[in-house]
Amino acid sequence: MLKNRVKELRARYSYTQGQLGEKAGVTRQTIGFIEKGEFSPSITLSLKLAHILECKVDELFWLEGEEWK
Amino acid sequence: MLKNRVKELRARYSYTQGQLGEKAGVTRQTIGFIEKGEFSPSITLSLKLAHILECKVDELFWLEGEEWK
DNA sequence: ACAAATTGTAATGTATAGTTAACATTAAGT
DNA sequence: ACTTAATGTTAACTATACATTACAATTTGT
Repeated sequence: MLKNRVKELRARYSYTQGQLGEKAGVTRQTIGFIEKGEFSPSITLSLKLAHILECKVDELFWLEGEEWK
Repeated sequence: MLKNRVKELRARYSYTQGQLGEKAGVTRQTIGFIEKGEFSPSITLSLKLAHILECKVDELFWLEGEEWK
């Protein structure tokens, strides 16, 4: 189960979904889907988001639960 | 430009592509493609690989060049 | 209360991640 | 030299990330 802190960190910078998407090169809907956990972005997009939000990928995304181990 | 250290870390554990793929729940070809940089895996798969190879995602994958910033 | 900005959500389309199978090539062991 | 395990590579297929458009719902400012 993939979890993330995108919405929380985005709020810290007062970025709208549209602004964050623009910086990362994706649409606002893509940011919305990620925040809702509706899909698992590529590592490339994840690295860009972590860079923009000034954190490590591991702090932005993590797996929860035991099934995946 | 996405770069990675999968092949190097896989060698450290003496895993074959097949063994690493099995642990991560993907095929050996998928591991082969990732090592060659032929595609950008999902964050979910990246997190699994980092867990198996006992490192941070940021140490396993990174972006090189200036274009993406 | 009103208007504007932001976000939620759904449909449809495209690009690409990832699978499977098959065969060629290389490396390692005997 | 021979055999086997591991890897490289290609093609065809499926699943899903992400784009685009449109409109509804919610939030925010005045």
